[in-house]
Amino acid sequence: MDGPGQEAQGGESLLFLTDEQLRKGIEAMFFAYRAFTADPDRILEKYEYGRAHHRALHFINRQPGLTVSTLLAVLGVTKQSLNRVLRTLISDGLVEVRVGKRDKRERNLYLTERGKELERELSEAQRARMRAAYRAAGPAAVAGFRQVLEAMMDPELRRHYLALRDEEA
Amino acid sequence: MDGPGQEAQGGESLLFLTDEQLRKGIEAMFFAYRAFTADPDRILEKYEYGRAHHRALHFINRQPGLTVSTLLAVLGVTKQSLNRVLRTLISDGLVEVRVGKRDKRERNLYLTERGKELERELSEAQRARMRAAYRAAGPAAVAGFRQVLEAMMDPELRRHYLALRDEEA
DNA sequence: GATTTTATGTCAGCGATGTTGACTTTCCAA
DNA sequence: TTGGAAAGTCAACATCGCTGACATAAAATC
Repeated sequence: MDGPGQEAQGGESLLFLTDEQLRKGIEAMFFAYRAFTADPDRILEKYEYGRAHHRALHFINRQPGLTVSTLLAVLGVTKQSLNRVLRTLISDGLVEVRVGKRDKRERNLYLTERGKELERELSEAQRARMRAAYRAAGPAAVAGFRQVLEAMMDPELRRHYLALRDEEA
Repeated sequence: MDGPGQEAQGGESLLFLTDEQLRKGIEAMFFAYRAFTADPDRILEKYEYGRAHHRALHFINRQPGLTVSTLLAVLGVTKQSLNRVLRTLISDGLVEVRVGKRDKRERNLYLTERGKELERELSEAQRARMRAAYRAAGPAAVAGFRQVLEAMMDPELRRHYLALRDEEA
């Protein structure tokens, strides 16, 4: 049922590091990521937004009050690129900007009610797919899934990922 | 070592389907995918190619002789979009086109030696990261990783994914 | 044999999202 | 008070998706 795997450490089963296995993993990432973004993309079209808007909404929702520069670091895009997106979200009333308390140069970002609504709609679609996949694969598989993805991240990105993780605890 | 998981079916451990868990999965996909494409992207820059070229090279390499329409289906883009990419790859001598044997309307695509070289360079970078992640996570995690990704795919994309899988066996 | 369908290629134009570079304003901190 | 950090903006550009329209060749069907 499980194929090879249990005897991991043994040294014998390094079969999972085959070029073929690695290529399968690469393709799995490609196809899965396409599916992963497909549902929100369909919703975004209705509102004339794009994937970049979704990402901004997601992280502002996750970390209300985060600064522009933090968001820049998390998203890994340039200030100019983010600003285009942020400007439309703000003027459409989905994102609210407040001047920083300690440091008045900083801008803290928050979702408005409307922003939260859209975020919920988008992420619910994405979560539905995730939930189905998780349920189909089971908890052990899910743990492995997360382990591999984490190991794949650049250390700096992993820091951001883990930061989000900890805040909720 | 394994956290919760073994008692999967029991009903108790549905904790892995929490909204929080799902959001973590979503973020893991986002950050990991960024890392996943970063290495090839750096290489592609040198040659003035983009991610789209990489994808075409990858699948032509995987299935030498595949037709344009198959490649279209696999990549999930429009003819016009693919053609732009394919045209440069052909005129740069990385891809070779042969008229179909049975059906002369079809064009079968192959990598030239130079095409294979670039494909190798790109995929080696990607495989190196994958290998490191696989090694760090271990075979059981890798199996779970693949299971979840497969479950996440759209059925039609999964067909393409599985087709590639079988050909090598 | 004439017609329709399929596979491919191409032109033109558009939109989203990334980039670099240059410059401004505001404000903290040394 | 001066230097640098945080943010915003303008301009220009590249990649890579898209739609729509049209052309050609070959297969398939009537």
